Amino acid sequence: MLGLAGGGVRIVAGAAGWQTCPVRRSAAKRVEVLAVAGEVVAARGADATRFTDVSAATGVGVSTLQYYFGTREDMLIAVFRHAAERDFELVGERLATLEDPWERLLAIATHLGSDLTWRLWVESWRWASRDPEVRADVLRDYTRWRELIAANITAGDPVRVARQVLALIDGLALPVVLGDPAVDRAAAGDLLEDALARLLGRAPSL
Amino acid sequence: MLGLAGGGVRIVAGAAGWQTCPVRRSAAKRVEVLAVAGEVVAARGADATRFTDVSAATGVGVSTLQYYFGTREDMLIAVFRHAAERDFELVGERLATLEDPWERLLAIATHLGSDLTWRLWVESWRWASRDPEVRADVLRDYTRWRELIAANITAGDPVRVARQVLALIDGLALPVVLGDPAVDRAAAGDLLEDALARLLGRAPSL
Amino acid sequence: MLGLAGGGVRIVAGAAGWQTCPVRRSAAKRVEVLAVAGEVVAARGADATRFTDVSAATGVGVSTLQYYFGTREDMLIAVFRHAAERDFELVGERLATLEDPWERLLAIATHLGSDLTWRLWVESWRWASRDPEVRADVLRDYTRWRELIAANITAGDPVRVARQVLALIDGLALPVVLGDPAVDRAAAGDLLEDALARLLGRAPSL
Amino acid sequence: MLGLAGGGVRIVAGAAGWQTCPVRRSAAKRVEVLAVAGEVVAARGADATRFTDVSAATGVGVSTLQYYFGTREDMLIAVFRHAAERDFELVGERLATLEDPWERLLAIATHLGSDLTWRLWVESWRWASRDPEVRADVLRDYTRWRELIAANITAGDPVRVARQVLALIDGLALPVVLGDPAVDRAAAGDLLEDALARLLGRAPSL
DNA sequence: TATGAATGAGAGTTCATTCAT
DNA sequence: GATGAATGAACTCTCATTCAT
Repeated sequence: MLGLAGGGVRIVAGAAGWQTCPVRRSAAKRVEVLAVAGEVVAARGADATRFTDVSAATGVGVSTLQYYFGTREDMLIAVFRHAAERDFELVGERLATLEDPWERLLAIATHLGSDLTWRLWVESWRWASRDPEVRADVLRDYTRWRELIAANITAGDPVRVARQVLALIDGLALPVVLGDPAVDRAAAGDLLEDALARLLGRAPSL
Repeated sequence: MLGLAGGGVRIVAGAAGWQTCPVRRSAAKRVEVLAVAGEVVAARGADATRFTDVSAATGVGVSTLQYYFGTREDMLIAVFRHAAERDFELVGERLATLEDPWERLLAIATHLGSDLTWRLWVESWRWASRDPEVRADVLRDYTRWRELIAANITAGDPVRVARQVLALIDGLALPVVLGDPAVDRAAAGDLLEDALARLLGRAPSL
Repeated sequence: MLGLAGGGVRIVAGAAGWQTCPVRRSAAKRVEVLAVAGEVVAARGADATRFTDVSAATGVGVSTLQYYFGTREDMLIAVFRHAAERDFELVGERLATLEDPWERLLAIATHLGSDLTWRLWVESWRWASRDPEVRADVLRDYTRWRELIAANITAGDPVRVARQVLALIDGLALPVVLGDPAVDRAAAGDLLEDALARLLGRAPSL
Repeated sequence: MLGLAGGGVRIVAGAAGWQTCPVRRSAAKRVEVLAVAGEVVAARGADATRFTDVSAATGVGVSTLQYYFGTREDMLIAVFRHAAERDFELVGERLATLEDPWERLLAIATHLGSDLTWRLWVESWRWASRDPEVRADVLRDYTRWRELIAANITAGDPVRVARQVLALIDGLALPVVLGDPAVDRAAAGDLLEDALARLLGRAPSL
């Protein structure tokens, strides 16, 4: 089931019993497809993402997508996983260049609240509501983000504040991504900064 | 509300442009259906909600659902609207019995973060991302909730804090509804209360 | 599962749970389709019979066939059942006009060994090998034919001879239907008559 | 046999006309595969036998099967031929150890009516109905079995009785293989013995 | 000689929708 | 006002086959 894990073969349930289905045979191409598919899923929503859509966006035929991923749902799960891993990687690279805790927190918030990431996160979350396997992934990732945030909190109770901060990031991203004129990206940044200062017990202007 | 009120004909967006479609045939039955359909949408997700699902859950035939609502998308939009109105009504009734601002805020948070309401809210939000009509509804509702919250904030900048509080409510509901053991409903309440106290500049224990 | 049984609704397992599926709503049309579908199954074999084939042969659209029968396999089973019932009816009508036991036996043999009936019988038999429900049908029908034959055997041990006779009918039909020049329909009739006489202990020429 | 013997190239009917296809690459492996494939065909039916089924049952990859046999239909025909030849070989070996005509006839009947042989025979017969090449094979084999039986008939008209006996064997195998409680293998043996005695004009108990 | 990667054709099935009543 | 019959469109999936190695 770990479509992203090491090579070899994967056993999937087919209509007429069990058959072997190769995995990671052309990893490069597969990853390319996953990246583009992530954009499609973010744009259309997971439920509405057809093989045809991904095929059109990637230039890879429908049959080949099925050869790569198995069923449509397997493809979507692979997209979620790939995106989640990619997010951690990208944020990790970014954090490696920053020293200041506030800047680090802001970098995390900016990434999580970006349109693509946030939309995929919501899709993952919905899928997780109906699929235990995905739910485990999502909860694990959620924990990882909280830990990453807590590691950058220098005052108060880092664990508690990290939960509040992650909730704020999530909750502020919602109107931003929806294009609410009352809470645009800049306003969300201000609101987050202000709230953070208060949660940490500092002066509002940090 | 719009879909439920007034007699005569309603103009709805159909697959092939605009068509007239009768309203208030048997408003009572229709509202019953909307309530049950809301549960179906919350459980399965809007994209995955078929006429047959709602038919099975309500005992009303598919053709009758179409007679009531028009297309499937029209039905979903009606469900969103009905649920949104219902939420305002229910919270309004609850608030009429409460005096203390914190209790009032908690009542709002409790309702918004309840499983059914939150799931439907996420579905509305996703639909709004792709449908301008629904987006207008959602943004208007979001504004109404912020105003309701601001009206119960007694210190600091009510408007700003209301935005932060609504974001917190939304962001905390996410792990709660997903069943994250790290942030269950009780923990979310504590985190919200604590954050609120700090955002209002009071002592943490309020 | 009894597609041929009385009206009402039938519960069939769908991909996303259980749904109701109407049965026997336009019995006349449905029976017409079953008759033609039987010819298609006899000609192409059950496994190779597609909805498309039956659609082309009947002029009824694929969707309508599925509306009538459910899945392809349900359709095939309905075809088997319909053909089996039809065979009993037709032979019953024929026997009502005959007095002489040998003529009656010959009428039975002629019907069972006819191209259409025999081919469908083989298809039923193969299907029965893999589907317990069909197996029950086939075994029951086999019993009924043996009883019908035994009722027309006037000497010796009717039950034992009936089994031998039915085996002979089946075994002789095989080369006949395949077009074996060594055993054509006339030769099969002679061989059957001769064998019957000996099995009954009479003179070969009866 | 044809497909297994001789080196060089074999001309087989492909989808797009005639193509050359190498033979006797690794005859041993190929024969192993044919034996296992025969079991698969007997179990699933020829139409339902996929390359993947044979691949799973043999451990030989799909591409290799195609390399061995060409198209799927070529593989099935090879299976039929191999099984037919194997049956003659096995019965020949068995008959070499028997003297008594009745025992020899019983040995033939037992082999033809065995589950595997009989199922493959039915599959061959069905295929022969639609493929002239296979029909020729089947009719030739049928003739060979009749001759073998006739050679062991010591009274009456051997040719005529052989046809009746082969029909009886075929017809009795049908309920036996299907698991009809009314005609199990032992009962079929008794019925065959009894019928044979009468057809040969001897006393029933031979 | 043998095999994995990739792909096109075709099938079953679901489902919204139209029409007649 | 309400509903069952019928159907076309779209989608997923299976599978044989081709190609390159």
